[in-house]
Amino acid sequence: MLDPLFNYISTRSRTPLTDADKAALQNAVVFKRYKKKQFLLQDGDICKSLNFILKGATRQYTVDERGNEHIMALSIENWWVGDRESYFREVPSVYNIDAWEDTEVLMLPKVHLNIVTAIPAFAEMRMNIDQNHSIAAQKRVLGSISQPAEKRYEDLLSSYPEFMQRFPQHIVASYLGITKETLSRIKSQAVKK
Amino acid sequence: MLDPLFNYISTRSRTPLTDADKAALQNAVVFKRYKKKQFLLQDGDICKSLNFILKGATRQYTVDERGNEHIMALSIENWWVGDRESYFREVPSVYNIDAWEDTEVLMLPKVHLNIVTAIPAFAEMRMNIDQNHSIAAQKRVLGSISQPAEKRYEDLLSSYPEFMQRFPQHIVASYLGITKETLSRIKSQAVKK
DNA sequence: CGTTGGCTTGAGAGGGCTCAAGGCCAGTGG
DNA sequence: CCACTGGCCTTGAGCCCTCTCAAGCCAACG
Repeated sequence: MLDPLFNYISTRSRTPLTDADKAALQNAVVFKRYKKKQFLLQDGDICKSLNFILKGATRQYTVDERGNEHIMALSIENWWVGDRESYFREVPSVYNIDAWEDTEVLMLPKVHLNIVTAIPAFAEMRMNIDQNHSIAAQKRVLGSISQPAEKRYEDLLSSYPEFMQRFPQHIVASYLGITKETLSRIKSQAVKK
Repeated sequence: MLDPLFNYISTRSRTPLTDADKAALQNAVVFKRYKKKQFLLQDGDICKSLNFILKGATRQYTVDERGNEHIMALSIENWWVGDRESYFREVPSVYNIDAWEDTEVLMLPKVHLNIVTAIPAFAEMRMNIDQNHSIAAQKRVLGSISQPAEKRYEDLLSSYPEFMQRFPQHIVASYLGITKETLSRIKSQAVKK
């Protein structure tokens, strides 16, 4: 059950996981299932866990005054999902996270965080993904201030082609910060070329 | 000389700095001056140091095919500046960093990184700012996909009012992802209200 | 006192948005 | 088995925000 997590950690840290580490992880995480459309987190709540996706797909988004959803993140297998700001600073989240497909996760409750941060390989992994996160976010910022919608779409296509398979177009459009109509037109123009 | 750095670390970690820690930092960092417009990093180079700004202001930006600058980050006193991706992964940077004012920094060369990561308070600070970085980047992404230019400008004004004092308008405009003309019009409309 | 850098203003163009309608499945219930 | 529905994608028309290009103003500075 935890093997995908063990693998994930191993590939992201030079320190190997000992059997004791694995046992500690076993005790720290909780297996959990979500049906499609079920919420992992609702805005206003404090995010009490980080979730490692074993199977399925989730979206993280805000809803503005006019009811429009703005997709902050899309996540699939072998991703950690949760609102890091809310989790670490214990402030109410501005995000909703829900399952887009039936999803299975390993939940790491904050109350168990100290168990796992004591594991060197886990700490190393965490530093790693923190870094990747902020680098990825920077790239997205750079794209949004310097590139037109079409280029951003192409970049997403080459970075995360799975997204186009697993999520409908209007979700991807929102992730890119454009409307579904615009994305549709971009795609039809791209085909002509 | 290093006092601002010591203070910075102290306010961002629960572990206090010992005298030995301070001595270690003393050995790890190098004081350096940059004149206005001088480069701390040029794109294509590998970023070999992180720089703690004691005095002055810097910009981090890319230049596109048409010669337009796109400002990724603006930094002033008590900020760490450098391209984290290039620094940690040792890949050529896509950014330029230059001094917008005459600037003094404490340079932390990568070859000395292991000295300081051994300092608990420093490691804690680093985790902290990594987190802040990725949270801030996320907010900027959210703004760019969900808010019009005017709102983003107002947010910047309330978050970092110093920026408007220290950097000319066309730099701030680029940071916001709009042209200087648009920012000028936004401001003049805001005054009318 | 000319030059340079920064800010503003205007006119026209364009990319993306909104609103609206229509088409295409896949699932569901009669 | 078929009609209906809901989710998704497309297309069109008009509009608005922002960009581009261009001109002019002002303050700082050598």
